[in-house]
Amino acid sequence: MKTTIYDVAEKAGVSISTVSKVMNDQQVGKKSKQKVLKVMQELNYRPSVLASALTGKRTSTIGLLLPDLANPFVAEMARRVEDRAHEFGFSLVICSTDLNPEKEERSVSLLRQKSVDGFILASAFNNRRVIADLVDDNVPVLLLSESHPQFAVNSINIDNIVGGYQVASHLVSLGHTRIAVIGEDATSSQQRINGYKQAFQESGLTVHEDLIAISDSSVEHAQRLTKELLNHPKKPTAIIACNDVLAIAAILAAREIGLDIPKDLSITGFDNTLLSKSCDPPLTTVEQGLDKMCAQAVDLLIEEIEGKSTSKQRILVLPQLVIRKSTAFCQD
Amino acid sequence: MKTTIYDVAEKAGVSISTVSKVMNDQQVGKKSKQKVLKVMQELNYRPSVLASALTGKRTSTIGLLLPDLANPFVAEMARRVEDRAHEFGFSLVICSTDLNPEKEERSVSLLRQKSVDGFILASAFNNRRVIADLVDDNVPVLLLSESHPQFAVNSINIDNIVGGYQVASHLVSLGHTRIAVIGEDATSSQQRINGYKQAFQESGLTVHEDLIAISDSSVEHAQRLTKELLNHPKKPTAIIACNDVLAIAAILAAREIGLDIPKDLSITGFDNTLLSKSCDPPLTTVEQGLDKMCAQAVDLLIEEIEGKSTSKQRILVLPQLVIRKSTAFCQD
DNA sequence: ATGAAAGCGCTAACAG
DNA sequence: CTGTTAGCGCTTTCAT
Repeated sequence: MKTTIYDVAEKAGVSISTVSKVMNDQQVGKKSKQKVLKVMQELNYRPSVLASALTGKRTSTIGLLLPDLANPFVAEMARRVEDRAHEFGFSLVICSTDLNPEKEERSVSLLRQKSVDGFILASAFNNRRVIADLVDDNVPVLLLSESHPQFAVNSINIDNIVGGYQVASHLVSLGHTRIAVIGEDATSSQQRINGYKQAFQESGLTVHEDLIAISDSSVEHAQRLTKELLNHPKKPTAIIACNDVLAIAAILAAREIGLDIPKDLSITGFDNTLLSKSCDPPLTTVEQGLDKMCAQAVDLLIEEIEGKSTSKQRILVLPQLVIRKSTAFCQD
Repeated sequence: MKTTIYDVAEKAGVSISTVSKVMNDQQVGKKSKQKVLKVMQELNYRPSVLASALTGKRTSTIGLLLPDLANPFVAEMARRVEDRAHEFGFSLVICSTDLNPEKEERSVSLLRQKSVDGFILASAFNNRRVIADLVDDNVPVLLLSESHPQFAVNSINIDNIVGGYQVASHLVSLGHTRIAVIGEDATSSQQRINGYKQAFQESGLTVHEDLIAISDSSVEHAQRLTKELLNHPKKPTAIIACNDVLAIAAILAAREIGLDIPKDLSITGFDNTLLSKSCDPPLTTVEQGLDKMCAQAVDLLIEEIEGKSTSKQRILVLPQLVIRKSTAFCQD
């Protein structure tokens, strides 16, 4: 049998409430405290989080929902969130949603049954009704690298518009005018695309909507889309990918067609993952201050969970262009 | 207030035990059942997993311990484990341990307090005492891509020795005789190294222990070690990295020294991650049937959790060499 | 087929 | 400072 608070109490010759009090750092006589502590050691006692949570305490567990844990960028985020959460004694239940609204709903519902203390919706979360329910029910929620301005929830984000603007401007300054975009069905991609459009307009260039493609998250689909884009009558000389994984898919596709990068085609990524450094050629991409973002996210959420802060914040972090070898002057 | 079993019972005009019975698919009169089901809908009732677990039922949660979620290969595993677990209605609490025995212990201890139903120790887990405790206390444990033969636990693994043997043989067949190895402090690396030694012995080559380096998991350290290896008097013409991340670190380091890969130096990876396809040059590496491994792992663990199977298995999966562009004939 | 009641391990008044 | 007791929400005998 697992050892319970009763076992400890009995062996220490005190009542269970005394034991409970030493666990919760409440006023207890020195002698009793020593004794209890000692017995807890001896019995290798581990208080049940279940039982204590049932009485209204926290489970010290956060639900982390993200599109796909297998995506290296997402995994990097998860790891950083995890580290910070651990510092506060919280653990993470992680669910990949594949951007699928039903999965999103199921996961949240399941985690609520398991009484997680709060949620971090990271990178992209589509099902707004689910967010609305969470907000209605006063469940702490934080949006990380995702934004839904209609909800009054804590959120922390890079300025994707600026990021999209930065890559587009960079390409334009290299002489490119026919620039395709490949993104995902997510707010962040949408915003990056908006930044791109802004840059185009400022430079007096026309945006061609049919040079903008939206991929599901599979590498295969992205490659197919890339090939289609490259076969477009207004053959683009550059492709902006809305994340590094897409960029790499684009590189592979372009190479299959026999294109040299960056000579024949410039490609940019987004996120500055490990991938972008090690691929061939190394990617021009956009760096976000992931580390701080994730740490802040956890801090904010835990503050809300512990009721230490009642006001919500929306934090915007500015991104930074990292120029590597995948972009070059337009040869056209 | 959250709606409880009492609310449902009251509104349905039955007792809580009847409600409980319909939730657990026990014998209940048709009429009552219909009524209860309807009320549950109306009230949007979600039974508390905490409460039910407190009475001895499962939490339907698995603890997944791994060295580093930010490692793409590990993340890929996690994702596959997650998918399979979800199929059974289980969720995953994920903890990165950084191969640090104290973290390993803390994480396991924390998760036990949270009453996870079982553990998957994936990729590498060093603290044997922790495993021993788990086994002693009859907590379901499964070793995935890691082995500790001294424990009678379910495990599923690729045959690392064969994998190491395969890359080494490949390099030997290309004429290399001075082959360095860079691994991590993990069983899998150790076994891969053993395979390498075996291949050497069979070819009548001598193994030089000082050409074998063990890196902590940081990219920086791996790079430093690579440079040291390359400065060795018996300058190696090939490097076997025990995983793709290490291989990429080695590539970067070699390139800094001005070496061309694979002309001056052949490098092999291990795991066949996305990284290995997209890096420059694409890596010769070893593929494991990750998908099936992870699914089987979950199946096995859940069987044990549900007490459906009492016997333990040790499954070995055979790896497969994938030859790409990072290896070439020895020029020496 | 249904309900009353005990109990899972812990917390939180409330008394003493 | 310490112990008694009543729950938290659910499962499970055991009666009815």
